[in-house]
Amino acid sequence: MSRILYRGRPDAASKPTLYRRIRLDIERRILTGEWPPGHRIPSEHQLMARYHCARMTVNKALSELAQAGLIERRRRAGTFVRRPQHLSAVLKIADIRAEITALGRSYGYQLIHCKRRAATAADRARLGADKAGKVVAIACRHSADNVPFAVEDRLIDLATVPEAATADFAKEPPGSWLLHHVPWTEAEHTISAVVADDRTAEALDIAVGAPCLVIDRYTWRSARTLTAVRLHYPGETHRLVARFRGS
Amino acid sequence: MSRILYRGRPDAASKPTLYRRIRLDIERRILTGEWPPGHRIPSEHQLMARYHCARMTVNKALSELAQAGLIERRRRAGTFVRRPQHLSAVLKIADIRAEITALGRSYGYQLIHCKRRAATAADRARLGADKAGKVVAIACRHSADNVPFAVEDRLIDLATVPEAATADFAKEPPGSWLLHHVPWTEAEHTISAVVADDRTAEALDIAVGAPCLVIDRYTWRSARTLTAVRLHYPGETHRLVARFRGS
DNA sequence: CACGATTATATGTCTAGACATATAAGTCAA
DNA sequence: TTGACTTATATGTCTAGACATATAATCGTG
Repeated sequence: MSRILYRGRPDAASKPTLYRRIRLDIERRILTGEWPPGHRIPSEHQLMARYHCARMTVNKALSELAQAGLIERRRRAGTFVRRPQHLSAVLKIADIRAEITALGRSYGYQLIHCKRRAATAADRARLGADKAGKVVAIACRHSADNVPFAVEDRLIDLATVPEAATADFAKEPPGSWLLHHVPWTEAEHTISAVVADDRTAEALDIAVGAPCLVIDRYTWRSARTLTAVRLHYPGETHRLVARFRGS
Repeated sequence: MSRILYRGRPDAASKPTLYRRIRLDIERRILTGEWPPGHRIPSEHQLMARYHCARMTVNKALSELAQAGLIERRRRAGTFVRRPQHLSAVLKIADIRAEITALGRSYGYQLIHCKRRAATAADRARLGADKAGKVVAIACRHSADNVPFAVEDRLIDLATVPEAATADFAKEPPGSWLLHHVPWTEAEHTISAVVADDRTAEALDIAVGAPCLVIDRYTWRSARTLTAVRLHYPGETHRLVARFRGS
């Protein structure tokens, strides 16, 4: 058998599975505009005739396309190409340490302060907590190749994350610690722009009045806030990039 | 029949399908931490015994969880809980008109200028085009309840979007027009922060030196750039919000 | 012990059926 | 014409099998 000739690039030799070929074929027609938004896709019975296969096979292809949001399926009515998503971007924001090391730069971390205290009214408002309780308040700085990269101002609710009381945030940045120790179910990012005040300017080593990108991130598990964090990035050098697939 | 009593809330009456119940059950165990990252999930055979169903049924549940990134499946080895995703956010950015009307505010649009011209060297660099060709350059302003919301500075490549030559951008904002007339396959957003220069400050009716959020968006179809747009938002009043599900 | 061959196992794909269910379209009566 | 009822149809879910395939584990050999 000559199959061994293809060692090392087996994928190039073996064609994709049938359901995958069906999926890619339909995907291609949609992306090239051959089947525009609103177009009715052949029914499962028509497709099983076209591809000479069982209904479950075309069903699997169509189910995946529906889950991916490319098509819409309605009983009795049929399957239709969805109109282009009102831009839906996938922003991949790893924790900052991972972000910096992924860029091949050396990661630096300085803890500015870390206090355990009873939640103030402002803390409760920020965490959306209704009862009194304890929190950990952290300020720290991340740097890449010894240049300030971002300053972080974080609050962790000890009622929902009691393990945070014993974590050593002098050694490990709180974002990385949380990501690896605490499961979360929901999060929210808010991105805005401000000009640097003097504390931020000093920590980031930029001029007072220079633009900063601000990311506020709230993380929940089952409707209970785990942590609230505000990150300041120097706006002229830092960029948030999101690349994504249509449509 | 008493079924009519449930009219209006039929979903509360009918329990989810079996594969969905299996999926939700496993999802719950993962999210609550009962099955932590790295935990090996029972094999399909064990699950079909537990839920008294065919293998295809548990396979459908597990396939969806794998597609959603919650679990990882390896042949012969088994199925494992993935460690929490390095945050993956879904930023929903509709076109600005849709964004404003979705907020229940009145949308206003002013075309500042719209020129059809041969691409300059700067235009070609911005579009990543290697050949000379024509472009449409547009500047316009979006407002919500008669308050400036964003200024837009856009370039459309007429070589890839020839229809843009005849569109009337005095009536319809170019973002909306493109979204509804031109299919795209890939896009990229870059978010940064700057301080307002005098032209931007005047258009947004803010002070020179005030912070602005800048979004650069490039849109492609099959590696050919369709359009490049830069949006300036007033940074103190505008926020980009992304809410998403873990993990 | 190291390394190559074999085997067992869990997932991956696929089939040819079945019944369920939502709903567009057609039918018929008030 | 309108509203209520019926019907046809496309999708939704499920079964009990089948063979394919990647690979962890085992076994055998030098």
